[in-house]
Amino acid sequence: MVTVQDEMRKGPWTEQEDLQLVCTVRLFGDRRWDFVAKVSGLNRTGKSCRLRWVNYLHPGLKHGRMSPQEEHLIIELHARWGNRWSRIARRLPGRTDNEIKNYWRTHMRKKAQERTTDMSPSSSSSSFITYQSCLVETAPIIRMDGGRTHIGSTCISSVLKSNQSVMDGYSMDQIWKEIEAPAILTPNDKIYCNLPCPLVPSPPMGDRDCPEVVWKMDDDETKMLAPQFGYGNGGDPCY
DNA sequence: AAATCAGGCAACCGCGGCACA
DNA sequence: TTGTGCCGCGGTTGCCTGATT
Repeated sequence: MVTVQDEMRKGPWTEQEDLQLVCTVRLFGDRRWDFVAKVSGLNRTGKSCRLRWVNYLHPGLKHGRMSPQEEHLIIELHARWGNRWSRIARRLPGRTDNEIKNYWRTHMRKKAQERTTDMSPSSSSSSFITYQSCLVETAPIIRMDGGRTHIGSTCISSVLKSNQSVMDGYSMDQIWKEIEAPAILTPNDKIYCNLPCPLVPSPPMGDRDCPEVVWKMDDDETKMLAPQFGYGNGGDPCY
């Protein structure tokens, strides 16, 4: 007998899987990952789905090189909090803990080593900034601009029904468009789903039914704002 | 042009904490 | 109050790609 565990896929995600996950998250929200994993038809664990969403598919993520400001902030916050990557990430909208962690390990440690070997110990931390100033700074690509492309409910339902052929031929660009579609960027950096969801009977999710993103910008890192917006009314528009 | 090496990044794993029955 | 399941975090691994020899 083959258990569910045995069938679970691992490794790199395909574009088709990404699209399935995006559609499912937009239907059911980004909280109950076990449920999302099951409903999506992906042979992935909830954990894996969450990781993919949080680190790659999330609409508010920036993709690109760290800006000097971000680097400076990372240095500062790491000095203050150490390896509390998720905490640091909350201060850098659009950056994930994983991204910051990787960045620190590759760039900063290397530079720190270089500094200890070929620079005088009297150098202040500002030398970190001088190093990065020679990097080519590209404008951060924020994949969330309030664009209003469409994703029809037919798309979602067919995706969930057939799980595959619909997505054949989808490019990453199209997937990004799908992600961006329902996002409305408010002046407060809060992103609301404007899909009339749920389109299918709601699971017992408790807290909410719709995906939403709120990048935390204030000083209190201990609270996410999301649960404060009254989701989970069952069929209400998500705003 | 081919082989090797190093860096960067995506993904997995294990653990702790929290929520709920 | 306790047990169970899920989520989130930090650490680690492995693959891919570009640089170097």
